[in-house]
Amino acid sequence: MNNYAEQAKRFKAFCDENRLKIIHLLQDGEKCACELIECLDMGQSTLSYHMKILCESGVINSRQEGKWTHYSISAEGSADAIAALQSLTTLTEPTEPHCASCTCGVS
Amino acid sequence: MNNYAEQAKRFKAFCDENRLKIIHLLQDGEKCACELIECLDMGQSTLSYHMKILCESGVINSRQEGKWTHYSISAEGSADAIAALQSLTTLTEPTEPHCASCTCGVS
DNA sequence: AAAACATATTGACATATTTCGATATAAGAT
DNA sequence: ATCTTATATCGAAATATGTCAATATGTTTT
Repeated sequence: MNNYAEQAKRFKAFCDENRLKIIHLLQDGEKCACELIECLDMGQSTLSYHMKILCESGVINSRQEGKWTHYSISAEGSADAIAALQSLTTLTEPTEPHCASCTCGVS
Repeated sequence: MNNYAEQAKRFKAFCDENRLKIIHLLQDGEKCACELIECLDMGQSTLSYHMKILCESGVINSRQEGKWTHYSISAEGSADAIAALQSLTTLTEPTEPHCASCTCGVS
């Protein structure tokens, strides 16, 4: 997986309506899956699917405690995502073309 | 479209590998579609499809000049996206449950 | 006006994502 | 040990997304 694909994976957390709802619910603090499911209009397996994507993106942390899985917003993962977004949308001084075979970038 | 769906649309810009490449190419500054296409491994209509999604997300601006469409990173749209990400991932003091019919949030 | 060019749109198809119900796993309760 | 509870995983189905080729639209050039 190249760098773009990795970055895309990180932002997958934010491009689905249900995952945004989940993140929003977690802004109150750590919650277990059974608490989340009560606030969401989806089945248990669907929530589990979304939590997997959220955890893989690095934005959400999970913590096992007995039979419960507790989820929370990862300060580090969030900071990384924000930093990535910032660096991606900041203009750079062009010094080299992005690809060798074309005239983009520096003329 | 509810607020979550709108937010999701904004972040759609960043969750596809090719769109990340396009944004990265535009970090050098404004480019027209024909310049972008030279650096990307996709057909013209596919690029047009991605540019539409990018423009709709607010992160990319387009400017028509004769037969060319020039694309550039929108400082405002980018700042909005970063602000949205920041607010979404910041913990809040819980004062009210997120939904009336469940016990999430405040006990 | 016709030709050439740049980009957008359309329709068809391939692939990926999301969802659900069923089942598996694993921990605590009886 | 068996039952209940919490979550994960699997397989199938529904939906959404991404891609291409063809065509449409609009602009400049001849």
